[in-house]
Amino acid sequence: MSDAPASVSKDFIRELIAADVAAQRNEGWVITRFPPEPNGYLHIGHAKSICLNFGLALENAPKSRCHLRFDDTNPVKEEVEYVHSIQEDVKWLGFDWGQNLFYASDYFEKLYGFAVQLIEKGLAYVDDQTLEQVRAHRGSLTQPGTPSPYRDRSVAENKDMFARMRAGEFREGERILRAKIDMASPNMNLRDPVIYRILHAHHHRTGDAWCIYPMYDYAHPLSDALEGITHSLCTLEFEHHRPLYEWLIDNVDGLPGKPYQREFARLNLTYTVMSKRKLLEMVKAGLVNGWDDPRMPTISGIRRRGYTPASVRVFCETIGLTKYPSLTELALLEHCVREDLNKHAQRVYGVLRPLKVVITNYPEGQVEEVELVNNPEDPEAGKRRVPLSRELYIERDDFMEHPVPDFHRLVPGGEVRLKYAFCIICHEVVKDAAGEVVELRCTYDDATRRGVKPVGRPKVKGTIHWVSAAQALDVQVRLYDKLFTEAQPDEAAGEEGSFTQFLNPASLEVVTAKLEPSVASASGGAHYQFERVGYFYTDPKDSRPGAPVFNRTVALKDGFAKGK
RNA sequence: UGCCUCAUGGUGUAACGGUAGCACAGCAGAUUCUGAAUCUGCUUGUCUAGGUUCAAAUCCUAGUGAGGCAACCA
Repeated sequence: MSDAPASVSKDFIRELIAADVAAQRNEGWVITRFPPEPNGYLHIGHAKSICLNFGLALENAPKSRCHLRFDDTNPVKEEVEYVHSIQEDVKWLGFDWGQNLFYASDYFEKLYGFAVQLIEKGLAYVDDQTLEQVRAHRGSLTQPGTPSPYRDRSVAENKDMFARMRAGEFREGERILRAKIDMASPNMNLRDPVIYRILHAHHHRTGDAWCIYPMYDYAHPLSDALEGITHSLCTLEFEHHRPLYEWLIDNVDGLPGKPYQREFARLNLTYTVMSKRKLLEMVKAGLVNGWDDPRMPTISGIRRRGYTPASVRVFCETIGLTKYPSLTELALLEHCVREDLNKHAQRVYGVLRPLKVVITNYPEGQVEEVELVNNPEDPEAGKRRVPLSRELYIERDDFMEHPVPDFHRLVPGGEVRLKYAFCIICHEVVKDAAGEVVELRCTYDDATRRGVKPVGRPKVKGTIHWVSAAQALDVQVRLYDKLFTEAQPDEAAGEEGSFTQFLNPASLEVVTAKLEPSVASASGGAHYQFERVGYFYTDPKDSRPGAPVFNRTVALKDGFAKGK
């Protein structure tokens, strides 16, 4: 089984797990979990966690599994819409939780029992203080807290009070259950943390069965233990919750498992904001067209943009896993899609900003078919036929009346190759009254067909794509670009500003492009490369039979544009 | 003015006391019926100061810088 070269370097979590497996901790089982709260849509940062947790299960098979658990302990923020979208997104990424779908709310009764146990052990008490009083007693970062006057209530009174909390005798905020740990701890999380609060709210799964709900810090470690989780992986901001996690695992009796928590740095991406709160803000303000707007860093957004699951998985592997709060360049994500799509995307000719070309020596009314390669990276992809006639469209960018140095596409008097057709020479530039170039009159050279370079003539430097005017399809194409103009919108905004002031006004441009007729049959959800232009994805929502709508996933790298 | 964690090219990471490597980005060149892809080469790095050691990115001490922490959120 293990004859593979084990020399590949592991991140600190994988090393830890490998050591646990080697030491036969938990009989060598590795059981992880991805535990989102269903209070919003998943984003690319969650993908990192999903790939880690589910990846770990895959890597450590067969004694392994990864649970999908909804951390639904705060009914006022959670909605079923989100539990559906989260499942869809995890599946899309290519992961399978099998039978292991859980909800923290499944454990409410057990969690309540554990709380009673803590009360009986003298490790939890009901506090009657107001929120403000609790806050005041907690101390500060530099000053220790002071005990609540209710801290030394008798076990009997605590049990009675807690039962009455559950029975709904109190209003929200009137009572809380606290773990009795250490009001003087330098770790604020240990200053008698709240473990239950009263919420007269309807829960999306338990309905009105409960009016007290466990806090994350309480429910999470115990849920992990109940599910037999061995390794509970979360992001760095939970680092100082770890002592509380361990306190609960150590002080609650009857837990079937003994998980431990480790933390890693969350993903940060340039030109992106990653918090659910800010994404929600943009959705609500109508700054984007919903959670699945292709400019959003949500899984549903990047899916609609045309990113592939494989490219996201490769990205998540590539960024690594450390405790350093890094900032990854968006360019790396883009590289990952290009790499995937280059190998798999069907090539097609599409002109985003059309300029008419008339080939004056090509017979009027004649239409021929030219054979084009579907994907030079994949011979199996075969060929297709595309019409060619006297009137064509080429990209406006592929012509310059007054060329800059090193421009080797079409210029007045110059020659360029129409890919897979023949070479043309531009003889006349037709302009409208405003001086705008509206048409090029060219001649073609029959001796240059099939890529032939006639002997004794210099090689034509430029090769451009084209579409036959009469057969071209007018298609809506959405040109997406980065959502923000600043690499770090939050940093740039500072304390007083808002990240929204750095929204890129050019993040979406809609054009009517001229496409080769073969794409008429394209359905939603297909990947294409428009040759020399970029990768495009037929929008799954807005495409109609015979009328696809294309989203630009990412542009092709452009060495010429860069040099300018 | 506390506690915790972290610090390797522009960016992300590897090196587990013994040649600082890889990827992205950038820059050249080769190649190309996509200025893409591919191939080749190049530029750029161990936060600072001490110490331990034959040998330190790695261990120790101090400093500096960064991130996190005072919801009845997760």
